[in-house]
Amino acid sequence: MARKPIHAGVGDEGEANKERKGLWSPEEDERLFTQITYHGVSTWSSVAQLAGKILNFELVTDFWLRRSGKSCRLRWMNYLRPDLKKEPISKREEETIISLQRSLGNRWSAIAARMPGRTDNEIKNYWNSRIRKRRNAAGNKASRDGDSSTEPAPAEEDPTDAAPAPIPSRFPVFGCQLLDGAGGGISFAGSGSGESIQSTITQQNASDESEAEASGGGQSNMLHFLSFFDQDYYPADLLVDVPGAMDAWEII
DNA sequence: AAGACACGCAACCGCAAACAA
DNA sequence: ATTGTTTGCGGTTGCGTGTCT
Repeated sequence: MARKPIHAGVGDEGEANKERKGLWSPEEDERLFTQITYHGVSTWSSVAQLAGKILNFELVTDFWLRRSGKSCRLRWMNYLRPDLKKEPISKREEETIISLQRSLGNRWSAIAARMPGRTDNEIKNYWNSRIRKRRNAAGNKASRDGDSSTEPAPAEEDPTDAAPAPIPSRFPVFGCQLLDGAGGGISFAGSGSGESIQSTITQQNASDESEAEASGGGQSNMLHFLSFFDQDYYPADLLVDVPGAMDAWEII
């Protein structure tokens, strides 16, 4: 199987109607994240189409995310989802994986379902790269020693015990700026773990609701602007206008 | 310093199940 | 009941990076 090694850019006119493959660029991540955060998922194929660039109150459809729905789903599930744990798998989790694999077999999605914040892909990769190897090594050693047992070897030192969990280098770092129509607003920046983003938005939402109630309790006409941008790639003053952004509050 | 090698992980593919028309 | 579409899953590939020689 041949996979293109390069970042799949966005807005590449030469490849205008081709479906993109390969690594996701931060810009694509931003669009997908924003799309799903605002509008949720009806079907994954529609997510890919709707995640166009939103600019100056217009949906610029020639910047559609040219990804398959399948690819969007995979990216969201394995990487962008806010509830994902970003720290390395701990010793305790490794024991859980071993135990669940023993009872469930290679049903990685079933195993992942029992491990909040972990994805099937992550668990599968972990199993294939470390545990299976360790078991094989233990098996080989046992056979050399005349012992046919293939029980997993006890885990060696756990790197996660020693060092604080690093943020994966490839994970996009999002910033967010929220402004109201009167020019006031808040902004924050953080890693794309999503938790910080979500909690901040939720807090703002709560205060927003109370403000709305205080001013009559009806639908506020106040304009809100919300943007997620990758601080490594975009200038901090990039601002994306989101028509109907108030709807997004209902999602979170 | 540079090439070889090993490893981790993101993302692809094919297939099957679920669902809609 | 049939057909087409979408989603979800597991296996696999190959790039990027760190380590070794």
